Amino acid sequence: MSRDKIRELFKSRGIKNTQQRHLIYEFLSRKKQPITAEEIYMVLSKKEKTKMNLSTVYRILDTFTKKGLVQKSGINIEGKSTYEINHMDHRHHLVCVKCNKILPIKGCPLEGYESYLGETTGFEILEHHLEIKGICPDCQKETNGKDK
Amino acid sequence: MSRDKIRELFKSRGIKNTQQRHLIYEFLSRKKQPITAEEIYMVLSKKEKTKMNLSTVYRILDTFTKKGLVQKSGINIEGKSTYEINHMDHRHHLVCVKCNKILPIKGCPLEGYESYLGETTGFEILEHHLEIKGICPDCQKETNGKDK
DNA sequence: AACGCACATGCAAACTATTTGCATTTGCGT
DNA sequence: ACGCAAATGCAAATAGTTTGCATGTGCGTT
Repeated sequence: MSRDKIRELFKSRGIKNTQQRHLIYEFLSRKKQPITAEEIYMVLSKKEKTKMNLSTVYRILDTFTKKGLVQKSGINIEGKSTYEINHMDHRHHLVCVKCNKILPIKGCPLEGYESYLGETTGFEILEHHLEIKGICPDCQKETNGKDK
Repeated sequence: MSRDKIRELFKSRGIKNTQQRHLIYEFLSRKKQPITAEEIYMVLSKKEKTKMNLSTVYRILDTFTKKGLVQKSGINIEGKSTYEINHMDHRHHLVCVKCNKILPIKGCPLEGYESYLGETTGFEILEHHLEIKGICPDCQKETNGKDK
């Protein structure tokens, strides 16, 4: 996403275009996987010349979340929350329990199910989070090699 | 679940049957909803004559989890983790975003999908967590009454 | 292009959920 | 009933996240 596109996006949502926000948004929009606030902080505070504080990262993620640009992913890595760009296309992930690798999944297995659920329970269904855990092909190989 | 059944269960898993563990297990097995460690602590340390410390609750939940008796539910309430009995029948919940009411859902919409996913990704699928959010019938009424 | 103000950030300290070390207590096999 | 390994209580430590406050920066206005 170009510099100007991000500017525009921010403006349209009433978000002041600070260096830190810009960098974080740019970084997140390139990431295919949910990521922790700390990782964002580590990468950006080192790589860029812009100053960047961990509490600012949290505050920015919070702002973005409230404005609908970002979402908490529901995947927690070692007790830390993870965040991702709010892909307008609804998305789920497959997480490797060994190496924490995260694979986005195409398509949602719950389409249709939500309306059924709404009808049977009387709830107004708003959203859902699905997290699937498994062992990725790489780690399957490793385990076999070591244990057996 | 009877006193003796719990004893047996503990024994079969190599878990010493202390008063605190017994109370927590009994309490959890009656609960239909995931619950936080703090709630367990509050209820049991007041209601029962048995001493009960919050850190003990955490330790016991951890033990139970490792032994497969309990699971972290994936639903976080105000930043706190929740736990529930490991119903051998796989189960999901519908959470009301207004009042935090939790409704267990019958049946799993992902049966079958897991094996499909395993085949297409090469992952060995282990488990999944699904959390569905919505507004319960009661809160729907309230909102309508107040706002309109 | 410079000005000024509201809003963002940096920094350090506060908070809160959870964990841990250690002395004491308790369950359970003998 | 005895004794030991394991569990608990208590208090202090951790770790993720939030917050108060002084300073700095974006951006609309002049």
